[in-house]
Amino acid sequence: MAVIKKERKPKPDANTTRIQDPEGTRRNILEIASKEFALNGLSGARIDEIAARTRFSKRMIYYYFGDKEGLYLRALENAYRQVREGEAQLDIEGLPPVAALTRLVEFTFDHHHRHEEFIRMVMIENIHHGQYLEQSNAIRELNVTAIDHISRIYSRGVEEGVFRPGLDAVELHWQISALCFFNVSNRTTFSMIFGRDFGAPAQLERLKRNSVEMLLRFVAKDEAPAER
Amino acid sequence: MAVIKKERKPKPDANTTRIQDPEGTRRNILEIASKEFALNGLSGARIDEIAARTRFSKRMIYYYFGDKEGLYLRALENAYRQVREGEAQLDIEGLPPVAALTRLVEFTFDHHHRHEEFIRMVMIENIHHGQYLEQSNAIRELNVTAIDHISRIYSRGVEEGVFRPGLDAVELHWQISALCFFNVSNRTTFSMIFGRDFGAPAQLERLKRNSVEMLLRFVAKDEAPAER
DNA sequence: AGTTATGTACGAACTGGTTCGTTCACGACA
DNA sequence: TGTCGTGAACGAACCAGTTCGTACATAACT
Repeated sequence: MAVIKKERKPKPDANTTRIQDPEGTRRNILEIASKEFALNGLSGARIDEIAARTRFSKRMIYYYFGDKEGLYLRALENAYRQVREGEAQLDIEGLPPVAALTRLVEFTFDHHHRHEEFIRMVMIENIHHGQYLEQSNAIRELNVTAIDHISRIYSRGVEEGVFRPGLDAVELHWQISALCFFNVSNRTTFSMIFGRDFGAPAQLERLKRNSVEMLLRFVAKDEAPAER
Repeated sequence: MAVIKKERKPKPDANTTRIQDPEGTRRNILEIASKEFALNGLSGARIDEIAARTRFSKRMIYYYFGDKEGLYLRALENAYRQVREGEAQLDIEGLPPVAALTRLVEFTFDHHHRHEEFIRMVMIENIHHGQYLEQSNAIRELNVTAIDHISRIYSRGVEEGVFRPGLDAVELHWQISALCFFNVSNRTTFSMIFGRDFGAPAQLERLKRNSVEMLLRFVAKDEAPAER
């Protein structure tokens, strides 16, 4: 409803000595807030603490984000956007199906591992029953393309006769996600309970290789070892 | 400040038998607290809210559990204990390796599904970097036996020549856990993002079958479709 | 009687959100 | 070129509601 007629900024190019930098302010606040929310959860995070860590005052948080939940929602969207953008880095065009799937799983594994903050935000959001994800129409758009990769790889694999038909791309994505997500999300408790560092490089390599193998064997054309 | 006349509860009257039941009080409090913590997390849960839902007053919580974190710790231990006890139900003795593994995965899948509260507590605890699990020496003891099943099945499978050697029981357990845990922990966001109800019975059956197949194919003796 | 168990009222600290006023860049204009 | 009006950007202090934890009184049991 706010019709902007001011147009106070005459020259968008004039970034000579901008002392006032609303976009930068927003970014700085969001960056800090993302860390705090990922670390402490929605109710655990403290607005005063976030403010203290930014270069600005609490007033600015409310000025730009309205309230705590608004800030959290933006942090959530921010996390999804960052990760989805990172996924665009993956290039599997031209690779034969098996190599492509291998690379996809390895990439996903590493990618999740690099973005623990995102993993934590997703966990937190699940704790909240997706209450905030639901409010964000921005996030869903980002994700429709998430199964594109696996979908294309799988189709090609079936066409070429190396993958068995009848499988579902979304379910394959689900399986890859499960293996890669769990590795980050539950590493702490798993390591504690079994007295073994599941974050150690060598161990991670093993888990990654296992994940790749699981997927490859699952989609492979040859018969399953046991028919139920 | 309005001085409110103390309206003491009318005496319980002719209560012949035990009116004081410390163990029952503890149990009642712990039961309610477990639900609240699983629902709202440590910082999200409210002591007053927990007290209101019990048959007792907030005073009793502090009397029996010391403070909020003490109560949370007990709730966490309670969740682990309940689930581990449930796992003892599984009987795979005498089954051939493939059938045993099948049943183990199916059971784990269903068991996790039935104990969402436990799943949520584990998620919450991971958010806290296992800070409270660390304090509990009771929990670790419960879990050393958790890999016993998979370990025995796998050994037997290798001996009988149906499973390939060189795999690690703890890693197998890790893989089974990943698939089964994720199904509960991330169902909400996953369903939202892909616009598909991953909690629907038919869908669950598919996911369960996929999980079983993944494990069976992973341990199967036959060669992998792709050697890296 | 003395110990255990329980409820009620309350306080100190915390926390999300607001109020009010100041600073600063920028352009109009003398 | 210097001054001044204007609105966006921002900070310190404050407010009202919340929340953990406790003091005190009292009932029940041994």
